Amino acid sequence: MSEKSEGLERYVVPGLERGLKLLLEFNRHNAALTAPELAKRMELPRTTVFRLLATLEIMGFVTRHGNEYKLGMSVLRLGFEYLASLELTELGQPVLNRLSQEIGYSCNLVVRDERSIVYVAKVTPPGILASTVTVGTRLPAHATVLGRILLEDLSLSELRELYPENQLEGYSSNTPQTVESLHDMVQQDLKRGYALSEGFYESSISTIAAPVRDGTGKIVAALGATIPSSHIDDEQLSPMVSKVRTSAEELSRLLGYTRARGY
Amino acid sequence: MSEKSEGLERYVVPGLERGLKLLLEFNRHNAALTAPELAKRMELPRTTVFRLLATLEIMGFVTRHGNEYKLGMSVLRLGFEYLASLELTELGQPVLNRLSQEIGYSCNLVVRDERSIVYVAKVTPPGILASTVTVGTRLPAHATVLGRILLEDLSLSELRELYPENQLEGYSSNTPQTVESLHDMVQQDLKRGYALSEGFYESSISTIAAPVRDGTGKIVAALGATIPSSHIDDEQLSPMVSKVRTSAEELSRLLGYTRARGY
DNA sequence: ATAAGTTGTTTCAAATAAGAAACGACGTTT
DNA sequence: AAACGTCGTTTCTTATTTGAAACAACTTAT
Repeated sequence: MSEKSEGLERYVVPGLERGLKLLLEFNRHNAALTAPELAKRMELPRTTVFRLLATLEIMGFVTRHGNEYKLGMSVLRLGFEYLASLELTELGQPVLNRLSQEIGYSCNLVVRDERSIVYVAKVTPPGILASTVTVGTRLPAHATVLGRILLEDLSLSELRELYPENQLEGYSSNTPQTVESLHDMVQQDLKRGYALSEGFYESSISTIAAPVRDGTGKIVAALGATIPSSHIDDEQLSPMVSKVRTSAEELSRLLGYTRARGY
Repeated sequence: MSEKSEGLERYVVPGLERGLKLLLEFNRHNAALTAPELAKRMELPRTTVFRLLATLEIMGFVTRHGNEYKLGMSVLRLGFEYLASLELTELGQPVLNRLSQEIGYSCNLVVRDERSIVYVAKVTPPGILASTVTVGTRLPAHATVLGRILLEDLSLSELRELYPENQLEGYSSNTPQTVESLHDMVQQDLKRGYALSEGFYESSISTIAAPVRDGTGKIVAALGATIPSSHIDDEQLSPMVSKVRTSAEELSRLLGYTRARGY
């Protein structure tokens, strides 16, 4: 992904790159920003920011309230057309629905974007208190069970490339401290065929997750069930794990994956 | 909105404008596009499209598969940060949850973007078969009950500006044919304080909708309940209408609206 | 098989956008 | 009240980006 882009940098359109970076400055905690604030953050001349904002305002990607700017409605167009065009979400939704109904817990489908996992589909059965996670939510891949599933395809050196730092950011006592221990965990999950955690990212939530593969055999998503308790009874666990795995395999088949028979 | 932008056009950054328009070329039915295809659609030199795509690819807004381009995961960042930063969705979610639980049907919150309504929040109670509408879905404002609510603030001349054509696009036999008849319907809804339809956009679905106002008194959203049948019993209707209206008023109050007392 | 048409990429001169400087308005500080 | 700083906007020249032209690889048509 980074090698492919090499050489292309000679062709970047600065106006576009800056405009998009400007849009990305907005987030939950910076819902409204002023022009000078943006100029400082981006280390760009005021004039340039002024012009970028003018362009974005005309196109509806930002709206102006006094001298504050907020994200505009047009940004929604992009994200949702993306999701709608993902066959993964289309095919995954019914699978999630059925799984959720069978086990009675929330089920999610997540993909990986660099070091983050991104929720692309989610089903919450009635009665279950909806978690704060919604479609589009991002969480750190190395600190979540779903993320570990999505890292199974990476070799240790690829993993090192993705996490060049020595010490991984910790989120709980279970978070792996180093790339090596992360790799070990991931490889164990891979052998087992699923991942299980009791209070890995959030201590009061347990997750069962399994990989979803496409026609090329590559892991393209992780399918997971979220159980709102810190421990799962052994009696319940085993059938739930097999249901999650079956659902993930079913979705993989829908995506053209024909499971390896060579063992 | 269009007057405010006047004069700003002198400051547009072409690279940014074109890049964003390129991203908007992608949609449900054009999930994958090639460079020459994009050049033809946008009437731009091949070279320029090549450079825009290079920029977008490096930034993760498009991904390349062979010589086809698809939307990349980065576009999700924008849309969801937008939703997350909207106080409307934050405040609206619990209101929708309660309303949905009370009446037992799906409830939605929609905003208007020019001639479209956009779903920004949605709650489906368990057991109800989830409709195809999801957050981010767009429907034509003039042909939906929720849309009519969102047009209540517009005068006839503003409505004409938004719909310059003589004949409005029809979606069912109930769709207003002209701007005048649309205005009439909208004004009636306004007087009534809510809008009701049985099979307006989709014939097997009925909708009850009411306006949500912010601190300035402007209509910023429409709150609606979706009933999956073509007709609603009169006995059920009246309490349901008042519950929807109450919820919309509650959300309006949360947004700082103090209802007019002057009559 | 050959020619004509596509397409991805590169180069380079000419048109254009970017940023420094400046203006006017506003707010703050001394 | 005066001086200073900040901000939104405008102007203008320089530096940059753009798009025509060209190249190479490839596909399609004859």
